[in-house]
Amino acid sequence: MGIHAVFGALADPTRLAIVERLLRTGDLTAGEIAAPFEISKPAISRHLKVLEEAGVVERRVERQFRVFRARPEGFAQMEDWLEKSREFWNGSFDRLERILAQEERRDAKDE
Amino acid sequence: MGIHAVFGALADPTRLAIVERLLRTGDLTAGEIAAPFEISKPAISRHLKVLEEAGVVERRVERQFRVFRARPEGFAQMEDWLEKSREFWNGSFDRLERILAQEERRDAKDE
DNA sequence: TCTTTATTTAACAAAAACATGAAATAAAGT
DNA sequence: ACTTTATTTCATGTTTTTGTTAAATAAAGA
Repeated sequence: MGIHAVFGALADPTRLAIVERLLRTGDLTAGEIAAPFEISKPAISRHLKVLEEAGVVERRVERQFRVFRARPEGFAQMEDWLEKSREFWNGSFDRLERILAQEERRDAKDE
Repeated sequence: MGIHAVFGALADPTRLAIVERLLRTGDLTAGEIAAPFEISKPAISRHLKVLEEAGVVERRVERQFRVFRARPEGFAQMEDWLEKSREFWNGSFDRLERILAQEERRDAKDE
């Protein structure tokens, strides 16, 4: 689904709070998730769908409940992206390319 | 500004691509950033503003150009959030709370 | 089977996000 | 001063997101 879907899922404060609670508390039913919020249950249901589609949480049916939990794979995607990004800060990549790109631009305009 | 603003900034595919390019290439002017995209310059300008407000990039004025670069502090926020989350997967926290919460729920409904 | 409990889907309104073209701003070059 | 180059702000339209209430679905209990 792509990393930007994961970011999109966590961009909403309500969804972020849901995920943080699932991380702390483990499995929770849709009803339990909805309870602390002021917004309606259908609204929460939609948020859960967005989180599920992004791969951040997973849903299973247990009796008459839908039980949700945070999903490691969704977080792994983010970890990977962040690690790839971190390489650039740490300099464990070919820095030459960056420097050349900057010089090139500067030369073109400066002379 | 909050972590969900960072997620929101990276949720848009255009913005994500801009950030990834800035990480690879280093400093780029607004015009250079806009060039590879099909969308208009005003649109890119807005995206850059969103990224800046989220703390993911920083802008400086250099001659007649606005030069942008990725900003480590913005990424640090995400690293922190992700590390906090990772604790729950790794189990280096008091797991008792989670188990109790689940048992409690199960007892209440199961009997 | 009728009701209750749990949750989702549907229909729709309001707000936010994203795009565009035109005009404004600002520094640099002539 | 006037023009060019670089970029942003403005006014505006479209699409997406987020929320609401009402109805649909589905399993469990009486």
